[in-house]
Amino acid sequence: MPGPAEIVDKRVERSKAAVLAETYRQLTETGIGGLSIDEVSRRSGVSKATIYRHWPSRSALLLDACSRLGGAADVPDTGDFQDDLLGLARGLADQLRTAAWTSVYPSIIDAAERDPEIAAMQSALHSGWMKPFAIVAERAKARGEAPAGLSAPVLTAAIVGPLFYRRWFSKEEIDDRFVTAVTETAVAAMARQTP
Amino acid sequence: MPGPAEIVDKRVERSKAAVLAETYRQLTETGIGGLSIDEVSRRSGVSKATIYRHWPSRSALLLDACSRLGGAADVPDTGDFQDDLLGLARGLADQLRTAAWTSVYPSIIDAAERDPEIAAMQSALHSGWMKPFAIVAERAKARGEAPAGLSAPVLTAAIVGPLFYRRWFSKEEIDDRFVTAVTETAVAAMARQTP
Amino acid sequence: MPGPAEIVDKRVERSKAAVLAETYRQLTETGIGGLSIDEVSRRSGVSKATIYRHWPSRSALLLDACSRLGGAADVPDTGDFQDDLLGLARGLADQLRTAAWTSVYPSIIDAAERDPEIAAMQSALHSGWMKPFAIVAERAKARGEAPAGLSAPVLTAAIVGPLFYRRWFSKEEIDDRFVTAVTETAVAAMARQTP
Amino acid sequence: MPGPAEIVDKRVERSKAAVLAETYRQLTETGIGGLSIDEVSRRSGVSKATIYRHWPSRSALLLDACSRLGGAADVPDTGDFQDDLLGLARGLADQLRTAAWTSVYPSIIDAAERDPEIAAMQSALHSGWMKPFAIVAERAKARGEAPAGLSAPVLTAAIVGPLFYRRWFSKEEIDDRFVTAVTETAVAAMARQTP
DNA sequence: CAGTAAACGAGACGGTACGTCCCGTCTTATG
DNA sequence: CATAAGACGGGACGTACCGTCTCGTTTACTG
Repeated sequence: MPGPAEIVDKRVERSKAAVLAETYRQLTETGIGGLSIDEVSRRSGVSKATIYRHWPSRSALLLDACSRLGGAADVPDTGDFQDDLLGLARGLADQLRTAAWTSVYPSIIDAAERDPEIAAMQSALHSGWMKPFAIVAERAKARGEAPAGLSAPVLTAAIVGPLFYRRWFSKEEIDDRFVTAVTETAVAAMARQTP
Repeated sequence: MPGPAEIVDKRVERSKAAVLAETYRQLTETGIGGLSIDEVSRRSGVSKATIYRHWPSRSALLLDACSRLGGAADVPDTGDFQDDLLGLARGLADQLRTAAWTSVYPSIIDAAERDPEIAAMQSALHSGWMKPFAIVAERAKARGEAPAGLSAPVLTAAIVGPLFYRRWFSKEEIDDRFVTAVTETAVAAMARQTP
Repeated sequence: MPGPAEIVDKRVERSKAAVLAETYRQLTETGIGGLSIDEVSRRSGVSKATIYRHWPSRSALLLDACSRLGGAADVPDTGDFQDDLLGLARGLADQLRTAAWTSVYPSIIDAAERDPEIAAMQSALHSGWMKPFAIVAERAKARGEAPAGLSAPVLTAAIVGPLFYRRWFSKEEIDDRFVTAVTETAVAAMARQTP
Repeated sequence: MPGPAEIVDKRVERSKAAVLAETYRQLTETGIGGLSIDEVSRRSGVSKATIYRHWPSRSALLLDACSRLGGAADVPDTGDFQDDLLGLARGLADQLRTAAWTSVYPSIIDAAERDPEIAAMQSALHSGWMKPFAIVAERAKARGEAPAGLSAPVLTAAIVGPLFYRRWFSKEEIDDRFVTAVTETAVAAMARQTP
């Protein structure tokens, strides 16, 4: 039973879609700094006036376009904690090696340093991506595989941290050996926490 | 007998210093994206022509200014591998909590995605910062405390990765408990590698 | 039984009236250059689509609104040529000192330089305003007070010209002394023409 | 002995000249309302930034360009008042028939209705053009040909008013017969003033 | 210690992007 | 079917910064 508030002009949807698509394209090519509204307008065929009609500022458009980056991964459920984590880590590693958004994300991290709105968006984005780790941890606790006191954030940091580090900071290869090592380390450490 | 190449006009040094100082100031305030040569010129009192005389482009100036970020930390030498690593991790955590350069670094990481020169600079910066980890690992190996096959990069990733992750991605507190946990985990994992 | 051409929707009349009123208001306030259809729409409550349905262009609306400027003065008939002219001159002088349309008229004169339609409208407007001079001249000729060969346009130019000149060009006061002098000069000149 | 204040960058002079020339061209073609800075920039090859560097606003450029309209006519000195006036009237009539500035002047008159700065500029322009009438009147007074009490403004209005009226309002031909009639009327009226 | 070469500040210049406003056309939903 | 509401592409507005350029004027070294 859709309310009347949901009725939107088709033209609006068309314009918005065209702008977001072109924005996304430019973002992955040049990062936030290289995004130009004039260029988006030119290449999407949508006039600047229309763009500013739908997004009050460059930042707003950025926000909107960025928040559509990277869809949610599906959460593995193998029945074994380490296997679940390995699945998540491999999935993330895959993304880090190939996905277009990985070249934009540093722009967001950078902008978040100074723009609270972008910081909020980054936080939401990050939460979405990290939720699967919390979920598999919860399941493992329920199964008694993981100690009840296990800190999901610490576990996440132990796995995601090294992967991110390789992608953006050290720029070394993220091969399966590395992914496996990182995951095993994290699991072993967890075990150590509860003798 | 100093070669003529080393003779530099005092005025040149003065100009360069003023420009770099102002660039650094602006960089930490607004990031790479907010840096304006016009503004640097205005506030440093050095004319744009002079700036472009010394640095061929905005990027070159950026490079020069950024490469002065974060001085080299001194390498701890307690005689115990884990203590050395803990010292390094604590030092890094301290920096991540307080140093001005931490708000600029994402700008560099971002720019490095698209600019090979900046990528090279980032790589050099990174190597400098990470070298202490390699050094203490080397010493530990010499002492027989660490296995000869220990991979310093993997060890580094295990410690630095989670710290960076907290500073820029999850934005959770980097308290001493976390630093300790991260370090211990890394050391334990290393031990596991060589039964 | 009125023909169908004469049946006009009441709503149409309402819209037209509201638009013309607002257009006139804006015209006298800001001149032709300052007239904005968007603003007329906003303040009259009539949508832009409706405005463009009734007038094909900005110019057409302008034309319509301007052609309602300055109603026809009544023609004096004192029985004396000079008194009639003085009456007309005084009436005109009054208008030039106080009427709102005097601040719009230069806009029309300007636009007429380049837009033939506006030129035609200006010509019609002008004819209407100048007709009284021709009428009193005609009456004077009939009474034998004025020579049959008297050129009404020349007479009109001699009286209206100086008045307009003061209002828009020299911007000097148009007091009664001036109006009287101008009229008397014109009449005297006419007398001189036919000894 | 030119002061150092008069030293102007050649580039500035070049830019200013190009902009003023193009502005003048556009002005005579389209009037004030049709003048576009973007278009001036495009056709003159001078960037908008440079234009705004030299003139703070569209109005300022307008002012500058307009104030160069119509050079000063030379003042006739035949020794006979009526002949002098006839010379001036004929010169003006010539201009009104042919000069490019006559199509711009209504724009100025219009703008002057609402913009005090343009009003001041118009006033200055007007004074310059009307001064010759005051000069020949002065000379005539000195020769005793004209009464000492003769009002130059009234005389000017009597001659210039009808000419302007024909050019912009009635749009009738300004032939020599008309010019002669207007001048003679004015002179005769003046004579009448002093019995 | 005068002469000269460089380094300099000041700022003009052509470009490009910004975000805003208005034009005249159009589409949609309401009465 | 006329209307109000308002989206749309186009294009001008005035501002800011880019990287290049031309000026005269210091300033430091060299002969």
